[in-house]
Amino acid sequence: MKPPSEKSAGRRPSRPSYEPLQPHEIELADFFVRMAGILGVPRSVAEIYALLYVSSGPVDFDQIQGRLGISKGSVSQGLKFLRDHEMILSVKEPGSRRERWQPTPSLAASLVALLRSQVLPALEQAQPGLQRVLADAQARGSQPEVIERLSRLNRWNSRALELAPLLLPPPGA
Amino acid sequence: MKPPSEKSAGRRPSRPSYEPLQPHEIELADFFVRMAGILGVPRSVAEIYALLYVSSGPVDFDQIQGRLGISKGSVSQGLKFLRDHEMILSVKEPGSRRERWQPTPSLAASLVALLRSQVLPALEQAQPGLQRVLADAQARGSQPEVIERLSRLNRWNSRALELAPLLLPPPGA
DNA sequence: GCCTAAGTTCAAAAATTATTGAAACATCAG
DNA sequence: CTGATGTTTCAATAATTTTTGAACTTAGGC
Repeated sequence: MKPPSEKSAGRRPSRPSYEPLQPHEIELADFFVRMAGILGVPRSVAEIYALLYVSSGPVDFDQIQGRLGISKGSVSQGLKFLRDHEMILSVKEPGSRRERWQPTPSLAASLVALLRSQVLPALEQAQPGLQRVLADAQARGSQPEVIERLSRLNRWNSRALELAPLLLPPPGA
Repeated sequence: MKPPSEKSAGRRPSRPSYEPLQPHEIELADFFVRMAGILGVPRSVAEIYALLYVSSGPVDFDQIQGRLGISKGSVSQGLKFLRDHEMILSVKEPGSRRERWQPTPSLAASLVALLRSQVLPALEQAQPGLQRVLADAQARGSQPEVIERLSRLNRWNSRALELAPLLLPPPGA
């Protein structure tokens, strides 16, 4: 038995009904959605980040769900993604189990981390394969032009892998 | 009338039957497919590029279709994409209408151009909106922290737009 | 100028990716 | 302990993106 709730008197409002995004918030969300799209990050994730970004204080799960009008599942998965990529931080208030979220201080750092997490694994796993492709081409006496291309690709790959750790240390900051 | 060709006698090989990709070619294609995936470029486009990249000479439409085992439509659209982003060049041979393709000399330049073409429009179209969002937040007296975030976002956006033309001149080289 | 090889277009089908929501799980306030 | 709150999981569905193929267009060789 849930209390009456909603406007006026009611005890605990079980579904407080949240305002949808305001025009200025939508504008920002659109921007993040577009940028995220370039990297293949889903809309809902970008929207969540945008909401945290324009909000004055930390925002909790239900507020996110309510204001964006998306499902619990999406909120949970979106927060997981943002957490995993260290783009948000949680602030726990004392007498509550509820978590409240806010963006990490540096969006730049977040973006670099995100890129790293996508590009690095590809570079790493490609390393041996690329070397093999080059060796192969040399062995079969391919055109010098092709050899040159493949060599360059290998050099880049190696350099990128060397440089990567400098861009941002892997887990800790 | 085409010469006999193909194994033994047969008349006109209307479909010459092309070899599927070799293991070393597949390896390279996988690499390109993965990298392209990060930027949301479809698999077939990455495969076409990879094929041109490992091939000794220019490759024609039918060879691409045959060796990759994809449809005419995909080849056409893929080549269009690569052409539009100046990632490939065509070499026309004299007595034939057929075009033959090869990668542009610099993969690096191609990548930069590709990125530009995705990011720049987003930055440009966002510019006025972002300014509005900031002005809005100031007008409504939002928390200094939020104002600060939005200001930084605006500054980045502007700087990126200023820097962009330096990275690579828009159309001509 | 024809006529056909070469390539493009685009609606429909297939493949992929994102979202939902109901059920399971975990945690902690009481 | 225990029960409700807060969150996660994941199979099913919805939305989006990619690919296909047949009809159409174009260009150039003859």
